[in-house]
Amino acid sequence: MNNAHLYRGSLATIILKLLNEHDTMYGYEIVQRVDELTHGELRLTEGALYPSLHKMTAQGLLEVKVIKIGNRIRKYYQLTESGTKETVKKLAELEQYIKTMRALVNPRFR
Amino acid sequence: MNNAHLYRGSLATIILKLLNEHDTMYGYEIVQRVDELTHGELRLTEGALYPSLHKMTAQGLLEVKVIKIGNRIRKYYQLTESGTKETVKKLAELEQYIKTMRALVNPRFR
DNA sequence: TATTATGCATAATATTTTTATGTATTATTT
DNA sequence: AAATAATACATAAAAATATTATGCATAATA
Repeated sequence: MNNAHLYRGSLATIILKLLNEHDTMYGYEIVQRVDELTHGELRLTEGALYPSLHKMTAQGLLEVKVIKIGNRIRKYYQLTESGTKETVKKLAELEQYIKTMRALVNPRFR
Repeated sequence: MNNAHLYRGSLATIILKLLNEHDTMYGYEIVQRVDELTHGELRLTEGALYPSLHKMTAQGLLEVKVIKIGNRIRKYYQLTESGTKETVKKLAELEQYIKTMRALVNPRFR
């Protein structure tokens, strides 16, 4: 993973979209899912994930439900209404970014 | 420009590719060119551009030629051999990034 | 029983970028 | 002629984000 730098700024988009698809997910699950979906291309680190989840929760984009599995806890995250809107917005922004980068980088797209 | 966060990490790729196309360019010209090509979508700030140019020069990716236009100077940047290789690499990384993001974000691409 | 996997979390550091300035020359508008 | 805008470089403070390195604890597996 030498192109990690490009993923800077994409983390929230990824998390929101996954939650949008899966209804509820917990942190560890998100890490695993990203690893699967990208075939190891993108290694989502906990040091990035958890602060991001906390931030989006504080912003009202996510809701948390704490569940006990035996003696171990899981924190299930779910999109709020506002979070769903933000997801749509972020996906549109990603599309725009890709278009713009193509225009910059690929003369065919000009 | 509300999706600025996505461009984090893309700056070097953009600069290298533009230099790859135009042979030589100076800083101010790069700002203008990006503005034109993206129809104002991406506003490249000098505070980001100049340090990045200096860094890549220090890394041996770019060469500078200082030219006087009247009493005003221009610093023309040009890819070195190593810079050309790096450009190819960075463009491949961008393509990979886009593929990966599509896989994450667009179930159609799985 | 030792190791790996699960599951949370934070703190120090590094990197990159934005925002805010700063200096100076040349061109254009009032 | 004077004021403003455009050209052209640059850096410094602050903000944002992510990596790396830990830490704690439980459950499963070798």
